[in-house]
Amino acid sequence: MFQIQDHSLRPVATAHLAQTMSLLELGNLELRERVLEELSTNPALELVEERVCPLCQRRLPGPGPCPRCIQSSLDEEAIVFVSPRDSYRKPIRRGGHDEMPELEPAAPESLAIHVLQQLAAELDPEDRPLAVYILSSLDEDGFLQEPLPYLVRTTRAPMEQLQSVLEAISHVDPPGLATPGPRKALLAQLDMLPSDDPTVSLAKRMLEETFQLMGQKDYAQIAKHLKISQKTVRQTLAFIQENLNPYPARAFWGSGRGPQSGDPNVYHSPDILITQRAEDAESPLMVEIFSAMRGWLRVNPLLKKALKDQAEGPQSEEWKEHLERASLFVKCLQQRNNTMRQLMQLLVNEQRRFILEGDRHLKPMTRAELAEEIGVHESTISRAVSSKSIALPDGRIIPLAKFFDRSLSVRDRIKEIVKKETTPLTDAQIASELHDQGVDIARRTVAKYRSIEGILPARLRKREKVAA
DNA sequence: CTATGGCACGGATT
DNA sequence: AATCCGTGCCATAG
Repeated sequence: MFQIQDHSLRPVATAHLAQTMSLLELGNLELRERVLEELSTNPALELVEERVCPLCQRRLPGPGPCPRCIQSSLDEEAIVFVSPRDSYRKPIRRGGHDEMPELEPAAPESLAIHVLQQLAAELDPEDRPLAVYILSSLDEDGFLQEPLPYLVRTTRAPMEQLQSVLEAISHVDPPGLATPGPRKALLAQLDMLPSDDPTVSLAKRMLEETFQLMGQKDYAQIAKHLKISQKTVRQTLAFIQENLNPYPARAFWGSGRGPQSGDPNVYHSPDILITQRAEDAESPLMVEIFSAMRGWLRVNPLLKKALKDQAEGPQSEEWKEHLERASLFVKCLQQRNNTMRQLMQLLVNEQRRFILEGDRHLKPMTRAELAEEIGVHESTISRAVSSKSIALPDGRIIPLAKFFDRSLSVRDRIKEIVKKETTPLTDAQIASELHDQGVDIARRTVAKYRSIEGILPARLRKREKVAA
């Protein structure tokens, strides 16, 4: 009699609620684990790998929505759908492998794709497979650990060709990709900045000659070696820290800041991917919400039928429980997807300019407003938004919560003002400049934002300009 | 004396 | 209820 408590039917209603909530707040990876767990303990749950169009549910040969559906939604601002794929990041093998890793076209690494798209124009068609091979051998941080001679052997490509492809890869969007380590990655990123900038060339020298010391934060030694002041050393170091990324594959997280608790060692694969079908600014955005698994979950129809056929029997009770639980789980999953879809639809329509054109165009909005519009509790939105990341068309991966950052556009304006200034402006002057632009904030607040963005105070900026 | 950063308070948001 | 954010006041560095 006591065992019945375990799976008795009574708590179903509450369980439903509890599960819906707990699924919503999960990111892709956690959800995946959760689904796998459920799948392995519940025989009534079934994973269908059949490819169907996420919009019209018709069968398809490949992933993504079918051309017809895309065609018919072309005049919409955005096509939002839950994609029956897992997000792209797969565990990456370390260590030596002699054979070429198979190029799984069915499960594309979207980082690789992102890079290839940019490379398409400038790369010789015959170099393409080489690029693919290189991209698929990168480790989590985007480094190429295999030494060059090794690559020459496995690919049987001439050294120079290899080098030119590597060179090309390291200079497209996540800059510094496919370099052997942080030092080279940083150098590659510096290559892309104006070389006549004294800070840039100084940073280069620093990396080339005193990398070791930089790791130890031995400012005195660095200063001595390069024959510059310690202050300059600090400034250059700050510049590197603010503007460059030693781990290219970890790409842009937030504004590149955040050495705090938020475990910067994990490269988050996005939970949502936004792409644009054409370069054309008018063309609709494709918003792909990754479901945790490839394929779809459903209640096993065979088991359902079996239960109907023999309503009695020793197993029927157990089956019934399994079926209940399975259908509950599927419902929760659907609800999660549904909420995410609605959320993204609103978000994308509202913040289109932010997504395409950058931080300045973020319209301030609160979770509460969104919740109102969709008709859910605001805590629901909170949960849906937290711990999720989203990949923008330009390849940046940002936390979804950034959409609700009220000060982002102002901070961006400040960056712009400082960049354009001829003579260093004090915080008060910046504040009044902002006031002219229609943004009213206190002087003190300008200072806060400035420090968040890692911009030095006016007094110290002066030195830089003089040096320039 | 001025520009900036620290601390802390109140109000909004989660 | 807890947290985050903008701001005012004040000390301090330059």
